[in-house]
Amino acid sequence: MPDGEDKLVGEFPFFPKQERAQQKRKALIDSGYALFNSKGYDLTTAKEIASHAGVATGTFYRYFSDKRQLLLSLLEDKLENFLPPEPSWIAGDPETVLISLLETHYKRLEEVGLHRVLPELIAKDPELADVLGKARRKIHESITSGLQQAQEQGLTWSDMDVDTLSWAIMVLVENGPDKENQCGRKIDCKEMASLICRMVFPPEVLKQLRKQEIEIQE
Amino acid sequence: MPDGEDKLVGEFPFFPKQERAQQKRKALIDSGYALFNSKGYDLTTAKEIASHAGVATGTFYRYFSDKRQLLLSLLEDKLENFLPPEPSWIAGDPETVLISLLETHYKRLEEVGLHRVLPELIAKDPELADVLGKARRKIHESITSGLQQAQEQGLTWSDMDVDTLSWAIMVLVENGPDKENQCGRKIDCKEMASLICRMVFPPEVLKQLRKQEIEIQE
Amino acid sequence: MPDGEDKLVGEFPFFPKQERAQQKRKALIDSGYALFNSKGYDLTTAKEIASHAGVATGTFYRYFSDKRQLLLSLLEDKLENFLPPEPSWIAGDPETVLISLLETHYKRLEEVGLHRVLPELIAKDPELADVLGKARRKIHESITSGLQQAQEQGLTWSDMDVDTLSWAIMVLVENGPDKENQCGRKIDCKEMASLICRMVFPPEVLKQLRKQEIEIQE
Amino acid sequence: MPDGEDKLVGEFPFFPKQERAQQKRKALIDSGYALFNSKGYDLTTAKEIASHAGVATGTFYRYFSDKRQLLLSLLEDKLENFLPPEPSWIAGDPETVLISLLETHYKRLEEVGLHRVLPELIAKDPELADVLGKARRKIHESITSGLQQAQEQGLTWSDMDVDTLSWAIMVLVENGPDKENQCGRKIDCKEMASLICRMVFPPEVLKQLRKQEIEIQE
DNA sequence: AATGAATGAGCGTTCATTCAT
DNA sequence: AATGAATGAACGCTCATTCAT
Repeated sequence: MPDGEDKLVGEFPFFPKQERAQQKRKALIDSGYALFNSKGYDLTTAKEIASHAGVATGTFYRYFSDKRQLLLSLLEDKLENFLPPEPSWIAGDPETVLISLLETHYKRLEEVGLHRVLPELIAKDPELADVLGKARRKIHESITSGLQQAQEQGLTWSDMDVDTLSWAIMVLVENGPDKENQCGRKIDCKEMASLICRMVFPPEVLKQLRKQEIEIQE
Repeated sequence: MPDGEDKLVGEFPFFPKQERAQQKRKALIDSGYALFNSKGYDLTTAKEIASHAGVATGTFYRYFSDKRQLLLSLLEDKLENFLPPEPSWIAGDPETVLISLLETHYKRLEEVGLHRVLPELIAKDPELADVLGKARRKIHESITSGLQQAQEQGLTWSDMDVDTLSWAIMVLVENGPDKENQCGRKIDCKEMASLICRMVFPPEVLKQLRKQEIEIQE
Repeated sequence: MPDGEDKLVGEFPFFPKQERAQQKRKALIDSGYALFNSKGYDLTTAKEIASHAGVATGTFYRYFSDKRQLLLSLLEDKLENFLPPEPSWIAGDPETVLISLLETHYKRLEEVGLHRVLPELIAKDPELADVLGKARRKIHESITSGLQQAQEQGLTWSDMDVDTLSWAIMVLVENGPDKENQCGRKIDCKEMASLICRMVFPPEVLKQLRKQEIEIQE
Repeated sequence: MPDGEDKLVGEFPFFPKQERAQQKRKALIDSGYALFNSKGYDLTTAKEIASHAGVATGTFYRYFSDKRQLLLSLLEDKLENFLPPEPSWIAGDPETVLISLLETHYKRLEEVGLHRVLPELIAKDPELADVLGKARRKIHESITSGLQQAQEQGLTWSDMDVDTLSWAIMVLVENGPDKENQCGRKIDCKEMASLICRMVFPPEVLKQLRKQEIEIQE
């Protein structure tokens, strides 16, 4: 039987094998994501993930070499979401900019969710730790370069250490409002933004930048 | 007959029961500590700990009800070491004070070592997470009250939010130089102290405090 | 292409999944049965049962939640076989009736075999003891009511205590010829029947009933 | 140092080594007995028995080669108590004699208590089963010979099978009032005695024997 | 003789992974 | 390509027994 006839029969609705496979892969990733988040990595079994995805146990291993690999796939495309976005410091009132940046970031983090299992994993998967470390280093660099620009324009504290500062910003953002076991009070994005601004800009610069902002709006 | 000879005959090797038991317990704790640190909590089995300590599996269970209990014993007297010390803000140059405080803290942390497995544990042992959470909340409170005092004396930024600030200080200290997966550069205690001071004190106050310090020294 | 050829090619060896699973389950049950009988319940481990059945340890747990459950499956449909049948006292010569009843019962018991482990189990599984106890109570009741009928028809000893008697019959039957550790001689069904009859009927009634039997046959 | 001096010092209160050892042995046996009865043989550990007896674990193994041996010692001197006493059939009213015999027996059984763990043990200790079997056979013989004597004196049913009968008596007594999982009603010694008498003696003989009894009393 | 800490084989059970269908 | 039954190593833990003191 020629190919053509086959196609004519089955074409519409039509899923090429690749696509169907991609769908299954997607289902597995989604299930892994859901289960890792709700029960933790260790307590989730490959069998569970498969059955939650509506496929057989063995199928899991057609798409992923093992449980760990699924996790890595999971992180792959969501990795950047775990990390704070690169702020742009000089376009308008930095505080306002930061606030919206932070709010967006935390909303995404909450959506991604996976951040709750990461500590468990990093502790026992050095490779994963490495992957994450690299990503963080990239973010760190981008924050650093942003700060450097601002510093070159004379906007920041003159004696500021760019590296330390960008590390501090990163750490603060990463340990922001969502982290569990926090110290009672929920951290507020507005206060956080204000704090970060104080670390970067002297008060008079901040006032200046804020005024510009208003002028631009007008 | 001199003491020395006596010792040579009957005393050495001589360990009263209790002491021998304590030695074994110690060996197990040490092995647990070493293995938890090197392989992570999960990947360490009770059998391994026992054999690393040079005792049989069953012996492990004479001293500890299970792996978790050994861990708790491990943490028990070291818990406060994981947490940053309470800074005193107004006695002299805050930056100098902070630097020595931080250095001491990180030295202790490095000694304790266990901090590397904590994230993994917190993730899967809610009780432990709770214990740690409480301790952190206490530290948070003490930082807050210190800041409040300083604020009442007009030493700090007037528009500073004490809660947010003490949270930030805590987070920064906890994620300090030692944390793995850091962003390339090692964080320096001096820079960190300087950053924290900037978050708390306006530059002129800081200068003032520093001067007082010098005067006192003279 | 005729069916026959098709069969020869694809069907043998062919076992639908279900059937294969059932076979394995069967093999496990059989192995459990054999090992329980030969070594006793306690001394038989799940691992042994599995390897005796030619499957891996884990396979055992696919089919049974644990050793006890396998046992219960073993008993499930055989329970009634452990217990004596309800005799019918007035249809013909009671002795003949009893003999065949007893013989059937003991043959079945021997087939079931499991009765040899029951005492051990009852001793340590209160739930099972309860199940068995209930079944015995039912049998006891049915024997009692049969005796009562006979008594009402004036066939039995007039001063007979129905309860005690039915208990005695039950106990005798249960501890019949097959029981281990017996006192040397094997108990004979004929003699047993004769003894039970003597406990129930006065000699003259027995003679009468026997005569009727003959008349009916004629 | 001569023996004499030793004695003078230690003599009163004086326990020769043997006696002290015997005391410990006794304590262990008692503890084993108590614990076996309350928790069952399997669930009782050697350590428990030792500590219940107030001695060290190791001491247990000085007196008994293992747990099983303690059990056997336990049975040794109590064995005959598990088994029904040999009735004497011709001295007076057999029913009265039997009743008191049975009552004594069951009281003793209750005291011995151990009968509750026996089934568990017999199932998995063939040697023990053998020991018990032998004892039972002895009792069986003695009952048989008693019945034989009575039969020779023409006191019993003439067509009675002595073997079967003595087996029946034994079984009934052994499964008497105390057995667990019984059929609701408690069995009464009086009724039991009456039943046994009916199995042995024709009514008129029984009446006769009872009359003699009265005459003897007068 | 007595101690009780130490032993380690072995239990029941789980689950990542394989493989016959 | 998909299935899911089967695998078996490894886990945490117990306890009868040994042995150094």
